[in-house]
Amino acid sequence: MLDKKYDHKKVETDKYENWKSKGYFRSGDLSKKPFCIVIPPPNVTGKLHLGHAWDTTLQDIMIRYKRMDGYDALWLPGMDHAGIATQAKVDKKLKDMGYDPRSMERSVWLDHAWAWKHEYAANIHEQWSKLGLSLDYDKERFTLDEGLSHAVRHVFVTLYNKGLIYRGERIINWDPEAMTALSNEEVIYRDEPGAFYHLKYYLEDKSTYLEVATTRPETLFGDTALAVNPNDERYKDLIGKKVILPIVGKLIPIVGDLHADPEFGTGVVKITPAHDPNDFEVGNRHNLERVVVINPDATMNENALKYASLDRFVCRKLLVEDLEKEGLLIKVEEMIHSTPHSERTDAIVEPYLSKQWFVKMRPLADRVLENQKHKDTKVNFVPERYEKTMNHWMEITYDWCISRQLWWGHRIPAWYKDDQVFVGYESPGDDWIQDSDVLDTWFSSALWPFSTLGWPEDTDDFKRYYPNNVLVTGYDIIPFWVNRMTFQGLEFTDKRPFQDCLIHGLIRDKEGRKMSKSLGNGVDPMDVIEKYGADSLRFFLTTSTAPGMDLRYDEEKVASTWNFINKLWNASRFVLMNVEDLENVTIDVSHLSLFDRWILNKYEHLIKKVRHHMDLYEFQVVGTEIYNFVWNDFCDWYIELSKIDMNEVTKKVLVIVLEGILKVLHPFMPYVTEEIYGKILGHEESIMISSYPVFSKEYCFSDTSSVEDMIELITKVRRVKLESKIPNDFYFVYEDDALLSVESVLKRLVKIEESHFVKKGSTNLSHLKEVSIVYFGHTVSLYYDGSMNEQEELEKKNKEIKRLEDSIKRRKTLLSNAGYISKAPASVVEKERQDLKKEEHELCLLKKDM
RNA sequence: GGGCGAUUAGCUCAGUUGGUUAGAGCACCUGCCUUACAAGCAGGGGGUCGUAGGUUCGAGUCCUACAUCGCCCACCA
Repeated sequence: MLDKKYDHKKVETDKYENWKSKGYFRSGDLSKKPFCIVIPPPNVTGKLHLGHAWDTTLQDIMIRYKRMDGYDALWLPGMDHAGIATQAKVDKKLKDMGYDPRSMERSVWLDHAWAWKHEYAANIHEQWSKLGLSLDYDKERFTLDEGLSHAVRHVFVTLYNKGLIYRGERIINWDPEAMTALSNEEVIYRDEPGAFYHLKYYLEDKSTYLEVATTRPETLFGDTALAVNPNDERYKDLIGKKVILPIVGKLIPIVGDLHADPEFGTGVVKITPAHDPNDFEVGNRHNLERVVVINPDATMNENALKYASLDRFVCRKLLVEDLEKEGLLIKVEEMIHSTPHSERTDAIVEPYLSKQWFVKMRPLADRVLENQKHKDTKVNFVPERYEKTMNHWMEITYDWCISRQLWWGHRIPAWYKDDQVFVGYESPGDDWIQDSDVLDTWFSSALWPFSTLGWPEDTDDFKRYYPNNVLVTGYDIIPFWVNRMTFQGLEFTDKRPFQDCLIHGLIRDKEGRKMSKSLGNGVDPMDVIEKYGADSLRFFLTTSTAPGMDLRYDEEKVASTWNFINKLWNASRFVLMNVEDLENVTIDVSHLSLFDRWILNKYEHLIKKVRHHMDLYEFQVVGTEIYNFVWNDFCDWYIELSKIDMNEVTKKVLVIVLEGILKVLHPFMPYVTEEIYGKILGHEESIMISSYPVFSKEYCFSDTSSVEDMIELITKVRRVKLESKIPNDFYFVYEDDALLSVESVLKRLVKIEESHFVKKGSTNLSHLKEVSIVYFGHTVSLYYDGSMNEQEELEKKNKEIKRLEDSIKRRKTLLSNAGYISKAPASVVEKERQDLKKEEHELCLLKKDM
């Protein structure tokens, strides 16, 4: 027997360990059809947040659904080493301990990093288990595993040999705090106050000067030219002449280049090829020298003369002061400008000339664009609009800087000796020196859907579970991850990495703000689980929003979900305490009562709808459907009806429907459904390995509409009772004998006293007040002893008459519309005719009564 | 500058290929401790679906323009 109240803590204790030890999470039954999802590997940097809980619960729902539905479901767990992020955390920890991480031996540092990894991986495992995720731990992977590292080397070497990976000196995004190169995706632009500094660059003969506006005066030490537009009448005669670089005093040429926009600023641009990507291109066109003036740690180097070793912003301040003293500063124009920040460290990113490894993106991206044109082999985004996000990225993408000046990651498989470069799996010899850099974290994550399955070996798992069926992630991860998995998958396996890509939004706080550490508005899923249970959290997260939309975390909704579970709990309690004597649940359809048929019919249609929307990833709809069925149909009506005649057939129906409810809810709320299911007769095994309900025509009945009519009548009577303040000892007077068949139901559900259910005319009630209720073809009346506000009753009646008349008029107009009759579906028109008929009848009875 | 999304009840959100009286949760009002559940039961009020046009027999849903908010991308000397 169940306790009186649902206790999520009690229910959620021990179940996970039991499932795990019984091996229910394991995949590999070759007799079944495979279904595979790989988890987006969380970073081993910290705790999982609500976004992870959302993302993983969505996956668990699909996996549990498919597993119950007869699939060999593999949900592959794993974690990401998360290069920069983890290295930053480990460094901070070491610094707090008093070490200088960069002066440590690399191998010693790595020992610390691995210790960190083990600690945080344990945390994540703990959180996964609290969430109830049915992950196949036998197949767990880590991005730095030997197998995955092999895949990474294989991809690097292959792309290198194809000419799709190259090493070159380019302007890259440099994070001066993490002291590493970044890709474009890892740079976040933010509008911040800045200034336009207008400087004088005097011509060689000092006859006049050119006004140059710059936001970054400190880079002038790296200027190797000024550029003007060759079509700009103001300056075109100056092309070829020289100007004196302020402060430095050296002569630099004026070049004509279309990069200079006559409409923008003064039309004159200083060219700093080593510190600006556009200037780099200009420099290439005009064979300009590249002068680096900033050190990797964002201090100025010796080219900045007396400003050498000053921080770049300190240098800027002093330099501007000096320029002003020398009369070279025209004005400082304050402005808001978009500043590049490192995604991880938030440091202001420095465009920096440096030698790095790159993936040549054009051919790889083109292949994706081509493949997305083919319906049967493309990645299907849900919602569809996110395909545009990927395709647009593929169209504009440029070469991917993949080398990182870090220690935590996959070492680049390139070795150098003098001027020679060797790229391969192993060192070519002792006198070769391996590149000290590692690869961008996303280089290994890009291989995740197949490297985790044993690729590049042609393993059984790879053959069986690839491409994955679906990948679930947030829209913010598309550029970093989804896009790269897609092009690497196509390039290396000739297939899409996954058939469907289900995209969800971001979790926000109740006010709609992004959850962040700085705002302190983050919510720890473990706290929510403590307070409401994982089942409540899971149901809330996955049924509160439509696919692709953001989700506001609202504790009240989690609480409301808890109430729903408590309702389910109590309904189950009711069923269980009534069916203890039941021996089996086999039923003879011919013995079913009208109400049994009604609920079974509703139940079957629920199953049909639920499966349909599960398959479309519309969990919000599934949640609403189940919620309404459980609370309204099953609890409010069927259970109440069952109390009137609790016979053996009804008991069986209660069990059948409850069991079905538990099964369709199980993917959403695994714990409580397991708890209740285990108490139902004959269930010794877990609900996890039971079979998902299948729509069956056997329990579909077309003759149950009279139950809906009865419900309508009962509701009307209840309303009138309340509105007219009718006392409990009223008489219920009927005209039509058909109501005798539901006498006991009416007596109980509208609380009619035993002898007060009477046929019209059989009892003299003329001393009492009367209120009549019209429904379908009949009139029923309530007689009662009490004061009645005649005026009020009349108004009510007139209001009802008015409502009916308006509605009838509307329907008549509609039905006399030829266009409507000929074009609307027949069933819609028929429904309209029926409703009209019903209303006309009711109106007639109402008027007759007056 | 380009693209995307949102705008529906007091709040947070649903609304399937257009079907004609727009739903839920929470909040609110009224009456109930009815033997599964008072974190409950029974009933109720509340929305001209951002604005203006258009297509259609019919528009919350499709088209055009605009407004407000938000996101992504690009540019930013």
